[in-house]
Amino acid sequence: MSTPERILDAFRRAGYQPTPNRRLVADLVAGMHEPFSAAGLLELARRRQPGLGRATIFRALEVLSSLSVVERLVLPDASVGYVVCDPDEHHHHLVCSRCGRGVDIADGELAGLVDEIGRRHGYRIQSHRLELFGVCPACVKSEAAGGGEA
Amino acid sequence: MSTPERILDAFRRAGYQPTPNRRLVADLVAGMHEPFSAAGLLELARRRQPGLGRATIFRALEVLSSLSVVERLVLPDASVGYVVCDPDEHHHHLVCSRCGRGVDIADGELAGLVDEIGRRHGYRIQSHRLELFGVCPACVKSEAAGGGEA
DNA sequence: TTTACTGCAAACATTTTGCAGATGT
DNA sequence: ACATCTGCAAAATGTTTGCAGTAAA
Repeated sequence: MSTPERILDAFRRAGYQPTPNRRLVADLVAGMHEPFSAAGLLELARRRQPGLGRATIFRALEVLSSLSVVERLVLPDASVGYVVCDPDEHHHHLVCSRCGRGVDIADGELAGLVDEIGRRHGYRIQSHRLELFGVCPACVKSEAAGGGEA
Repeated sequence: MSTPERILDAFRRAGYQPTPNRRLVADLVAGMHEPFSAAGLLELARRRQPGLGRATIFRALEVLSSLSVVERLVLPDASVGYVVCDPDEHHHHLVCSRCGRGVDIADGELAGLVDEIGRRHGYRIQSHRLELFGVCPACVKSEAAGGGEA
């Protein structure tokens, strides 16, 4: 999983120093279990480090994103959300549209399907992206019960 | 496919009037065979209708998008592109990363895969999105040849 | 001392909104 | 007359950049 140390290591391996700010970002990001926005992360960070700059967050997110530690995804309501993910293997995201929690989905059989689509159309496929949205088990249950949100 | 009339009809069916501007937009959009930006569409439209406003384009695109006549997709370089598509059936897009041309991909077997993922995780899946990027046959060929772009 | 990091404010690109006037019914 | 549509300019949003100061190597 994505412990803060792992994320900090990502910074290090990419040649960035493990500064207090990055430590803080790593810490917060590691604790995110649902998609978060740059603005939200900034607010959280400022609770612990009041003067922290907006740019610092964006720069950190940019680095983490290029390292696949986080992924930037466009939610169904067209807002953007960053999600933490495992940089080591190609995967996709399934996000709960009620509570926002998400799970990683292994690429699995999709790879074969993608290959075939490429073959069928003569395209040399370079990348693909699959995003799934739905209601998670917990929310399904609470809906069944009688339903207010999280 | 998406003839101008069909698009104009989409406007009509949604309760919007088939004004000259919308006619023009419908016309241009119908002729798009690769992803286009709002700005690009505006420029094209202004070639025929010099004073046409930016907002008109955005408003038209918003309507067409809500009607699934166009789809707004995020390209690998993080820019946004609108693509024309068939509003009648759920499908996905395969876009050439060299020339920009795209083809619609029927959902086909993906539906089954998505179902299974949902079942496996207990999610009630509501929607999914698959985007594919690669090099189209023509570009593959021209690369093989010796290669400058389109 | 040299390089990396940071906050700040300004710059940016993109999209949205409010409004007064034009247009169509 | 009435509602809809339009262009315009301003505002809002989300993100990036330049810069001068600070901290670290």
